[in-house]
Amino acid sequence: MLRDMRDGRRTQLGELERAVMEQLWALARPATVRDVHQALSQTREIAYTTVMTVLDRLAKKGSVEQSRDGRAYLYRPAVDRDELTAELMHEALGTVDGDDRTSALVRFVDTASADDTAALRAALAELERREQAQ
Amino acid sequence: MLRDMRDGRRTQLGELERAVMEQLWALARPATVRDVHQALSQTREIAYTTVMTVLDRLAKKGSVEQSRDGRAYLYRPAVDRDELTAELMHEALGTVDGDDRTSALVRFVDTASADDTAALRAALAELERREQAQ
DNA sequence: TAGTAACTACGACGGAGTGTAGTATTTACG
DNA sequence: CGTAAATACTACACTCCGTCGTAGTTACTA
Repeated sequence: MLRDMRDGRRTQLGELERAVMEQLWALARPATVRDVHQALSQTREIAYTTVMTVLDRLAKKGSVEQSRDGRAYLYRPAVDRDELTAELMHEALGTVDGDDRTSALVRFVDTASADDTAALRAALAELERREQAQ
Repeated sequence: MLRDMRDGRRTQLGELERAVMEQLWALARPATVRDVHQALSQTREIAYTTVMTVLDRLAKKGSVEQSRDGRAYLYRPAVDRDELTAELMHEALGTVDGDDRTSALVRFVDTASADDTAALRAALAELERREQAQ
C-alpha cells in the first residue's frame, strides 16, 4: 500500500511515535534514549528498549536525526512541530483539486476557531507584506 | 492503537477505500456495487467482491451510507469531498495548540500555492461578511 | 417451476505498520 | 578486566487494508 511521504520522510506517525516526537520537541535539545524514556515514564510504564526501537524506527523514517555522542546516540527531531503539522495539512489538501479544493478551503475556514481564523488572516497579511516588499 | 475519528467516523482512508469514495463522489448519485466496480474496472483489474468488501467496510466506518433498493444496496458518501478534506486538515492541526498552532498555520500559508492563498483570502472575506451581516 | 443470474454475507489470508519487549553484543570506565 | 550502560538484533501480537473465494439468498426468466 502506498504511503504518504515528503522528502522520503513519513509524515503520518503512530501514537507512540507521536508521543516520542512530542518529548523530543519538548526537551528542545538533542536527547538520549534515556532522556526520552525517563520523560515518558512520568506518565506511563514503558520499557527502555521500546523507546529505543521507536526512536530507531523514527530515524529510519527520517523523522528524527541520530548522532553519536560517545557510546550513546543523540536524537533530535528532523522537523519542527509546526512544520510537520503544515505538511500534514497540505497532504490532506493534496487529495483534491479544482473546485473541490477551493470548497475544501472554504469549509476549513468556516469550521475553524476564531483564534485560527485570526492566525490565518495574520499569516496572509504577513505574506502579502513580504511579497509587496520584494 | 487509537485512531483518528470524527463523529465516530474514520477520516483516514486506505488507498482503495479512497478510490472507491472518489467514484462515489464522481457518480454523484446513489450507486450499487456494480456501478462502482464498473467504474474502477476502467483503470484497473479488480474483483467484484473486493469492491463489495470495501464498500461494506466504508459503511461500517460510517464513511458511506447504505440503503436497500430491492435486492441490491445503494451506497452514497456520508461526507462530501471538501468536507472530508477540511476535517483531515483540522485533524492535522488538532495535534498542536498554543504558539505552535499559530506557527503551523503560518507555515501552512507560507507553503501554500498562490491559488490556495487566494482561496483562503476569499473564504476569510466571505466569513467576515457573514459575521458582519449577522 | 426449476434453473440461472445477480447480489449479499461471511470468512480468509497476507503484508505493512506499529506497539511492545527480551536477549545478545559492544563499549567505556573505574 | 569486569561491570554497567548502551546498542543491535530479533520477535511477536494486533490492527488495518487490499484481495478474493464460497456459500447462501433473492428474483426473474425460459
